[in-house]
Amino acid sequence: MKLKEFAARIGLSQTTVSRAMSGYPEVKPETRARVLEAAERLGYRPNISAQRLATGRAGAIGIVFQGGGRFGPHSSEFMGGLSTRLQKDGIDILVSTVETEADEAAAYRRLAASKRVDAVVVHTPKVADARIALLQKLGLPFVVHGRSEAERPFAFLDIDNFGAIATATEHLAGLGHRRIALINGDPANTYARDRDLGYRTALARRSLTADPALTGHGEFTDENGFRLMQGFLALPAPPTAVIAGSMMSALGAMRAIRIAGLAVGRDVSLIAHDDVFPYLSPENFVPPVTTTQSPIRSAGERIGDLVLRLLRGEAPKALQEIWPVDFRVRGSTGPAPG
Amino acid sequence: MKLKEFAARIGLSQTTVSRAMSGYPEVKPETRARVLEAAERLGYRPNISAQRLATGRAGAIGIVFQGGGRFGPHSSEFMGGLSTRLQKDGIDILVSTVETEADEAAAYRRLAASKRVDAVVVHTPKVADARIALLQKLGLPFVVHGRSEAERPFAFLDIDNFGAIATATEHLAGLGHRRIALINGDPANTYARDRDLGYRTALARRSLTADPALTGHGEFTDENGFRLMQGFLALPAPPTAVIAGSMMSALGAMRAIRIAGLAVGRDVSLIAHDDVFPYLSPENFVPPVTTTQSPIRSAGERIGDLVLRLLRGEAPKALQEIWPVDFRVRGSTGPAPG
DNA sequence: CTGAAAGCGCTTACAG
DNA sequence: CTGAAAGCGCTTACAG
Repeated sequence: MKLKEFAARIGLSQTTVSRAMSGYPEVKPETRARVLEAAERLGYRPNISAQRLATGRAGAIGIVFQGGGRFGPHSSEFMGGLSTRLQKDGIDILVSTVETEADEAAAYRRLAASKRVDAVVVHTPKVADARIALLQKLGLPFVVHGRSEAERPFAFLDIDNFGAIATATEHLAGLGHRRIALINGDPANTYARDRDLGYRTALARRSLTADPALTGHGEFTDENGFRLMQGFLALPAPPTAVIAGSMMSALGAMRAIRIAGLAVGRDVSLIAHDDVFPYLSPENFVPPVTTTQSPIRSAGERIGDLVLRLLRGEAPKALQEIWPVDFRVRGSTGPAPG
Repeated sequence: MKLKEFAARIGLSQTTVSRAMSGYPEVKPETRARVLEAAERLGYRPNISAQRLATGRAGAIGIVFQGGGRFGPHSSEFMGGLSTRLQKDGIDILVSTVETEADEAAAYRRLAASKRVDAVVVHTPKVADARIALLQKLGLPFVVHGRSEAERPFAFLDIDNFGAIATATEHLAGLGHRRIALINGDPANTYARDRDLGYRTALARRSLTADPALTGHGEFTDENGFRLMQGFLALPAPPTAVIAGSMMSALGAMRAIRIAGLAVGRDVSLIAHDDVFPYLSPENFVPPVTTTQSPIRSAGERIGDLVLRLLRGEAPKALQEIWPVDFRVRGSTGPAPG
């Protein structure tokens, strides 16, 4: 059913019906109630495409994933939160996948030119990220999940990666560990750079030197965790503690430790950063894993908020948040061995 | 830039420009080339909302996830495949999350009434699934990932869950195992019912009786795998083999086996169904895990194909596929002990 | 508080 | 092969 027919059916003009349904203030309360009741009863729903054309708003935001690789467990949790939040305001999420960085830039140009979305969410930013300048140039509003360095201020939400890893490192140093390994992500990404800085800063505070052989980089997969940890343990002076970038890499690292005939929490202490996956909980590991943790789902929800506020006209500068990270000590960490 | 301005700029009518850009056959090749070149050069892109209103097509398909729980690693991989495929045809994916079954039904009604999507993808169907009848009633085209029982034929893609678990069970029985446990999903879901049937059928073929105490149900999380396996091992007559429904539950099950002081592949054989997660590979486990495997990402891509064909008018009946499942023997399975 | 009518930016049946 | 014009189903400035 269309507006014209619906309006005729209930004896009102299209104008009044439209205003009543969109929640405009100038409609008499009884009229609005009558319209809403009738819409429900007769099953009238405005055509989204027509609404969008008339208002110039897309009613959707975009998010681009590069390669299949990036659409992993972190993305799912994040999307769950983002989607839950935006749903409440009737905003759709439009998911695109691309292969390369150039494809991603092209995707933003396309989204902007075709007015397909009102804003985009950018994730996994690099320290110097071309996407930010591009979006600012295109005039396509955006919120970044993570931080980056840019000329002009932009909206973002990030967790305190520096603080999280600094805390973990200091905790291990406090337990007497002097050789602490770090399984980190691609150092071009801001989060990995921040974690590295937190690690080095904490070591320095404790007068420990950072051995480059004790830092490994790569995607947070089980396999990388395993390989990197095996490498660390094969060193002439292996570490007595390791900080894993995610629960996935922790899984692999724990396996490597066990295969080497060592016990987690006794011979080698382990701390993992946990984004809080409902299907993989650090408490259920044996031993339970000490973590720095920050639910990525909540970050998704909050970024939904930030997007909505951005679209309502708030200045990007006012939409910047950094979340502290929880630290939970469990059985996987203990005093440095003899 | 709008069509009117763009058309004027290159000295053609809006009609011709529109036809040239949409690939209609009646435009002279040189004209089309000229239009496309100019669009590229001047940065003209048709406004999506206007196109949609004029054609009556949404240019998007919908997918609904119930609760955060269902948006796990399987969903991510599936979405990666689906999105990659639909992207090629310029079809957007609209993701919604809802809490309850009733909310999901409401979401479909909303999507249908507002013409927000041209079709939807339904996943994790139950044996008797109300969503199918609802979508057929609403006239909203859909493709199901999985199978279900319904009056009228519908488009679907499923893997051979029956065959996969029957093969795994027979393999274990062939190795002399007589007490084989199964970690399965919610039995209301078709895939879990099919796996259960495959398990029972294989046991019967080998003249083994199915002990209800050896079947467990629940979400495929690490934790559930752990708890269920611990329960099995605490039985008066514990199993010597287990089939885990996913790599996540296999993780937990393996831990429970180890904690009990038993060795995977020697004291207890383990087979996992693997949906092929890039960050968690069965070959990297210790011992490497024997699997029935079927990439859920490929299923996502293929379902994208089916959706496009459905929208082109092919009959749902012609769009039904069941994929065989690979079986890979690795170190986690061995002869039944003593 | 309500309505008649223009306009959003495309597509496409019809005419040539 | 190309074009003038109606129409897609809404919103909203303007008038009352």
